[in-house]
Amino acid sequence: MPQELPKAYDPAAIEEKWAEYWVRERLFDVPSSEGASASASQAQPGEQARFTMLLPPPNVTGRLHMGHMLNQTEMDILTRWHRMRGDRSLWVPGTDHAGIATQMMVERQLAAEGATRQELGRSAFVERVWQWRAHYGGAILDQMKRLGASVDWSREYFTMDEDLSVAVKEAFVRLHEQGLIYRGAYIVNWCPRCQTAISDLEVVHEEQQGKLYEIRYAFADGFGSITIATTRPETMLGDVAVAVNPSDERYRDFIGKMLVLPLSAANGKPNREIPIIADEWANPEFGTGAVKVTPAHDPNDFAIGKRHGLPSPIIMDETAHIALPGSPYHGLDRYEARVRIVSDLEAAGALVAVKDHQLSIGKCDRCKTTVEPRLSTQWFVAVNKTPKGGGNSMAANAIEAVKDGHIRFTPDQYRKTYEGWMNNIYDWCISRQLWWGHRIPAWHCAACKETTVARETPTACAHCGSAAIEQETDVLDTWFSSGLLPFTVFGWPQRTADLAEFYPTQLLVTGFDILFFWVARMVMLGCHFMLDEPMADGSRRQLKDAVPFREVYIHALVRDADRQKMSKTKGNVIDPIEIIGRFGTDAVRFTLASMASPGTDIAFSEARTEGYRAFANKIWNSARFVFMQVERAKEAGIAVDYAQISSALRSGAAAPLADAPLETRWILTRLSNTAANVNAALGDYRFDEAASHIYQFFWGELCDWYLEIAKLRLDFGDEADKAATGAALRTLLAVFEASLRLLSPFMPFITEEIWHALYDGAAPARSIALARFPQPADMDADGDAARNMQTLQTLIVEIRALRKELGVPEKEAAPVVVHAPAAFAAVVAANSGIAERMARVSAVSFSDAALSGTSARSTPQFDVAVTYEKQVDVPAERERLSKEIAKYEKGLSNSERQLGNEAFLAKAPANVVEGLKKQAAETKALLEKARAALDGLG
RNA sequence: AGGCGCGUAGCUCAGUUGGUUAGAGCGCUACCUUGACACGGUAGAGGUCAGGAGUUCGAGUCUCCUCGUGCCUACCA
Repeated sequence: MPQELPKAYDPAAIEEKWAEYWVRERLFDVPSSEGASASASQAQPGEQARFTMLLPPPNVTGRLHMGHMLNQTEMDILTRWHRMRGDRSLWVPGTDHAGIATQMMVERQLAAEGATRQELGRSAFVERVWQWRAHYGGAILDQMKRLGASVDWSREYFTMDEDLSVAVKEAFVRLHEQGLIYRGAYIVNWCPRCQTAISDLEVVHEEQQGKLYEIRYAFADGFGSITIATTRPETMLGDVAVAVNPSDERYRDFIGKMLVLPLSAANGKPNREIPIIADEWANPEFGTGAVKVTPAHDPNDFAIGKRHGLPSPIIMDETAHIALPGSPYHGLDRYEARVRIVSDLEAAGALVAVKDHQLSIGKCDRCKTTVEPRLSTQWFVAVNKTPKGGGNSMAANAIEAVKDGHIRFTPDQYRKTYEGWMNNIYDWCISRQLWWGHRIPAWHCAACKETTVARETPTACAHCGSAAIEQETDVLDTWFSSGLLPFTVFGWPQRTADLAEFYPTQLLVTGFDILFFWVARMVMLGCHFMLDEPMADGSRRQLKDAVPFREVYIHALVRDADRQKMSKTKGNVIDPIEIIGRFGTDAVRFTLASMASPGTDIAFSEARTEGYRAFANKIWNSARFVFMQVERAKEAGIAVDYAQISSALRSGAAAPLADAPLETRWILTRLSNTAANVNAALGDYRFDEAASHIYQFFWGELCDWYLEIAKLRLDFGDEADKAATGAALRTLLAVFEASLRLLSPFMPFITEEIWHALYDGAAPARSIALARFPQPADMDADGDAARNMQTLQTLIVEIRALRKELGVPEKEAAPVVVHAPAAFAAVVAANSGIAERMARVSAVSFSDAALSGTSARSTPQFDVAVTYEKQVDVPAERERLSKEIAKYEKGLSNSERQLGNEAFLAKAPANVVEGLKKQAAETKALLEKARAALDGLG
């Protein structure tokens, strides 16, 4: 006997229970085939499809936001769907150590205690971060459990885990050996607050209203001057030249002359002298056409400096304060220095003009501090360089992998974005001046100044043998380690069974915001390293199998209901856990799925979520109805064989489908079609379509029609036909159970609860998530029956509408007359009980003559009239008919115009012409009837 | 400065290769305490598909332009 469900659906009462159950029972773990005997692990070699996916690792510092929830809902739907289809489905979770973010978090904590990391020292600080992580680092994964994410928790990783750290070291050393990692002094984006270099991607650009300062530099010979233009006058302290375009007539004669650099006097020495040089970079159109050159603080100037062999004096320290001992500006912050320098220039009469100027400035993505381009020694990955041992550059492989279709993007437009970026990629600065992260495995020698890169901590310099070596203090960019995850999570550099089985992963689901940060880097690193790993059968790996994933699904941004980007400063952040608390996880999941149309941002709406909570409630109550029928059956002595439930989806020899009632044949057909539609939609990542098909089927067909008609069949009275009742109950249970399975990937909690209740402890699996996902072939379909049923539904709807028009009281049954072709008349006659119940009909009779008038309605398939005396509302009826006539006239004239067009008849496909002819004839008939009805009103 | 999207019912969005009278959910209106469900049922109202031009027998769908809007990329001092 199925359990009795509480009256109202209460998600809080069931969701936590199942979330814990799934984790506790380890239902979604996929054991490694490592060590398993070949015959056991490969009982059906190659037959079981695999579905492998990595969770984009959230930051350890993170809290779950709507973006995560969308991302994880989509991944979970897909994983559950694949799992239920019988695929070996592995979804690997983990967290990212998030270098800068985590370090900031712990520094803030220290600051609250009045301490700094410098006071603590490096190793104590790192220890402290580990403690922090142990305390707070699991928060986001705990929240994830609440979503029902069906990940393999036994494989949970952290990017700083020992084995992953070994892999990161290995990757670094190999790239270095291949000549693809180098160290050098270049201009990098420097964050003066974080005090570390950051990559180009970590700089966000902002348009700002600034000033363009025009400053006069006098010639050293005392005769004349040149005026330069700059947005950053404070950097003039580091000027080493002024550049003009060689083709610029105005300045051609000045090239080679020396200038006196104002304000550069220090320590009693006079102002420095700098040359005027010719360089194509100088744009005659911009400013004054003369540009000052500050190689240590501007990337373009750095390039000019290189071209002309100029020195690169650094004039600011790591915190963007002027660092020129002896200079009056020494120690000033860059902005204070600007104010002072501008006023001093003005006082000296060197400030020619200050103009408004729109400029875009780079800010640190993490802390929004204005980035300072800074010359410093950093480590880089040479992405466009051919490795020493031969082969393609990383970027070339990554471009080819996508171009050749080994990686497919959905939506496809992101392929272009990816290609555009990859084709213009620069070397990647991977060193960070942080303490939290993977420390670079390089040791600098105090004796010979050389650097030793090694897997194991060396005791002596590899170049001179000196023991005076010290490890590089920099750590690696967090994205360097996360870029390796698709293979390191499976044990690389070891050649494990997991790596052989699960690499490449099938799919990556992520947001476009980390397309370059992460997706592109995974492709580069994956292709690069995995090309060197042989296939499981020992053969050489090709690019198509070296890619980290075969498909990338990029989802949209979740915005608030007003389409605003959620942000803490705006205060419009929606907390998924709070929303879940109010509506239930299933409802929120379904909302996100139903709004997840590729390429379109999601304006998350609570109203919509309310609607899907109502849907969950509908599901819940339909279950209560079904269970109630089982209860009644039991009391009537009709047994239900739970082991045989799904067999009722197909006709057997004992019960041919042709003998089944119309609604049974119809609902099985609809279920089959819905299964086909949902499978197809999920295959195309159309979560919205899949959700909509399910919603429409469950509510609009199963609940609104099938359950209502079932009430008619489930007669447990003494006189009832027990066999027919039993059959009806079996079909009801079968269809309902299959519908739960169809819903399960979308609403795992409520379906799990009801499914177990339905089987009352005798469920055929430990979870509905391990049951089979409905396939179209699982149930018999009968197209003719479905069409007949649909016409019957139309008949019922027309009768209901007529009843309203005629003012038949809700409770009162009325007789109807039907005029229809014999075939459909027979269907109506055979199923008059359905019409009687669904449309409150007292009796159905048939007429050979067409029906029209105010109490009749016509469709192309039938006419129907309700026999009722009451006066109709003549004006209202006239209005309705007039509208209808206008619609038909418009439609008919359109059709006739087209049918009169010879070009149309000649060029349009036959089925279209035929369809239009049929439609025109039908419309004409309906128009005549409507006109007759209007005339009948008088 | 380049590149990519978007603009369809009051709101949020579908609308696959151009083909018959453009759909859904929510909201709205009227009626209904029918023994699963008022988080419900039934019936309805609501759209010149941003605007303009073009291609075509036929355009929400393809092309161009305009307007509005969002995003990404870029070293112009």
